[in-house]
Amino acid sequence: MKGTPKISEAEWEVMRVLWNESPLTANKIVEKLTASTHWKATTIRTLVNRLVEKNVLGYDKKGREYHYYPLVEEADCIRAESHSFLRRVYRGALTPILSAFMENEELSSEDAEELKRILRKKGKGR
Amino acid sequence: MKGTPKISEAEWEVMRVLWNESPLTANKIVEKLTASTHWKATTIRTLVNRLVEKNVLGYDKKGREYHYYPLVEEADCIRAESHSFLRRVYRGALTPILSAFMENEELSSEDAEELKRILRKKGKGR
DNA sequence: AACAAAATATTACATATGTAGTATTGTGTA
DNA sequence: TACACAATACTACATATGTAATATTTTGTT
Repeated sequence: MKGTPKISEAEWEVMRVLWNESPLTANKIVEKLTASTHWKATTIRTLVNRLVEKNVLGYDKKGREYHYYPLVEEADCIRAESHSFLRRVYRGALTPILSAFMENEELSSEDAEELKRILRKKGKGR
Repeated sequence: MKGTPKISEAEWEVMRVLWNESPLTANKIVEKLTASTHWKATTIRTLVNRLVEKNVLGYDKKGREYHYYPLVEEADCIRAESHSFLRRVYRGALTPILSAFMENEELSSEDAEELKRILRKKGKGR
């Protein structure tokens, strides 16, 4: 429930794999990330260790191996990041962010549905 | 036209005042920022200098003073930040970002209008 | 011309981050 | 039991960032 610590760009990459599947041994994490990035194994271990220091990852020691798992909810981190991002870049003004996103990203049918759902929920739908 | 350089959190604060009004003398910038932050004048000067090094701010020398002005468009920086943010946190999935924002932030009438406009423009409105 | 005041320039320093290399320890096997 | 291998732990180092102090250069004023 405490505010989530700052997770750096590279660390997000690590968290993403753990949120996707956990617990994972260090080796598994390394395996997955060497496939999707250009990082060396030691680099990935460093990132994992830093995340443990930040209390964002926990682990169980099973014999010689450590099994890592997230201590924070992905949704909480996303919320925190979004909030800080909004404050930093948009100062809370939603309109420009929507414009910026829409211009560059695809708007899937699901996204469109979500937008409409939001409008309805907020009572501003029509 | 080249990609905008990374602008740090504190630096965004500085850019915001310049985008809002420019050119401004260093003193004016300091004045505005000491009012809205807790930074010392020298701190602000450092940030301004770093932004100049990054080619994000330019200046005209008028006598003893420098008059600073942005070399990059606010909209471009917002777009770049948004994109990197999306990649990092959302991996391009729009739905969760919308949910996260909507749950925490206020949805003004203008924002609602913008949403509807987007939906129409994308041909998914109704 | 000399100095004080105002500007700018240089230097400082701790923490964060990206990116790794090296050292040490635990353990299954010969 | 000793060793090789695998796993973890410790060390390294450059750049970025937050936050500022101190030094130097201009220039208006006396």
